[in-house]
Amino acid sequence: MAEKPSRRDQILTAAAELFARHGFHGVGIDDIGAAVGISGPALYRHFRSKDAMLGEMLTSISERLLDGGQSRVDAASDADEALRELVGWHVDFALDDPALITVQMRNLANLTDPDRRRVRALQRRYVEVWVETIRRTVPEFDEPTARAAAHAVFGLINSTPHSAHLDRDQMAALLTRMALASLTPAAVSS
Amino acid sequence: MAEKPSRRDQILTAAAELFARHGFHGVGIDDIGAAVGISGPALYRHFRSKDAMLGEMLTSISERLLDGGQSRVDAASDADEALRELVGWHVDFALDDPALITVQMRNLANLTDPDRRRVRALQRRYVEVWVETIRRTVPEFDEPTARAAAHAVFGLINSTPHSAHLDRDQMAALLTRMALASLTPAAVSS
DNA sequence: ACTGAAAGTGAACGACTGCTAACCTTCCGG
DNA sequence: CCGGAAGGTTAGCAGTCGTTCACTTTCAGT
Repeated sequence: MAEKPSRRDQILTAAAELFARHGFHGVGIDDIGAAVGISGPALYRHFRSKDAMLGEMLTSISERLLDGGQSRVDAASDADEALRELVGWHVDFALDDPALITVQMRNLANLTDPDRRRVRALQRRYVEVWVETIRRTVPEFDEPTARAAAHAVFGLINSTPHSAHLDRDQMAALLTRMALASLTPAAVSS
Repeated sequence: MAEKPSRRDQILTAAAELFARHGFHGVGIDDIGAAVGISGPALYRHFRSKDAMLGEMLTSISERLLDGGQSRVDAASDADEALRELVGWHVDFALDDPALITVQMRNLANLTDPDRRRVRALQRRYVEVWVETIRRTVPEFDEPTARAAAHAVFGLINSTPHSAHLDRDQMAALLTRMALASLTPAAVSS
């Protein structure tokens, strides 16, 4: 029995798709309405404002990312497994929700100040999970280097939306192997 | 004797910075003017429209990227060297012009149709240079896989603007090593 | 059957934005 | 010296966009 998605969720996923394709300011309230079969101002029965849609969207992505990452690391029995789990988790997320990943990468600047603070805090904690895991598997990285490496791996994995020519499994395998290889100690010592 | 940049170029670099930070639609014509010390409509003495600014900007980035990449590959004596040169070239570009790289990544959708076609064609040719080079160094990649790998490496290298906490040389070394490692055949064979 | 909340509609408003118009200043070549 | 191109200014127009308003439709619970 498939949970039928609430109208709120329909709107959110439609808006995510549009924001990913045209950018936040490139999408009108009427476009979003049209995408779910209602028109324009009806959206205000479900959201306080257009900004609130983006805010809720990015907050929930960041929470899901953090929670999933954290719990996979906690469940892992050693550092190498933790890193593999983390990579797999992020790869799955990026492949299953390319629109959300794209919006999160590109539209942080369009949030209101309070929303941005909230999202930034969540993202920082997610990065921190990565940084700690990376440093346990690659001890010669200092903290700033590990942080830069984490961002680089995000960039690698999040490239998915720009190259959808492989099928899901091949893409997942490719990205996972490339991500792990880029963090291999052998590659890292000059 | 430093070439003093023409007003056009001043405007273009200021606009690039603003577009990178706030997105194309998030920047007003008055903001761009203010950034170079003139105000608003004076820009129309130098550009036909706001769209034309973005168009010229992205076209010239794409041309520089393609020309530089192509000539480095041509000058290399074997495939491995070609790949190293390509990575170094892209890393340098991303580190020296983070705003331009950001705009190119995020604002393709905001171009007019003819401009987008032009830029897309240039980008495709640049990707093709990468694909050929990758396939010469990693023969077990078929063409779609090599293309996806190229995009992934772009994502990795272009992550620079999001993590500016390392100094230039360290960052260049890190990104170069990670990029090359991610394309190592050993990492790639399952 | 009736009521009231939930959800949707079209019209309209106010703010903003890209762009044009009309006008002024600077300054260099004959 | 002086005329005209190059570059700048402010005022304003037309269009768009987010939001609100007044009004209707849908429909579950008593």
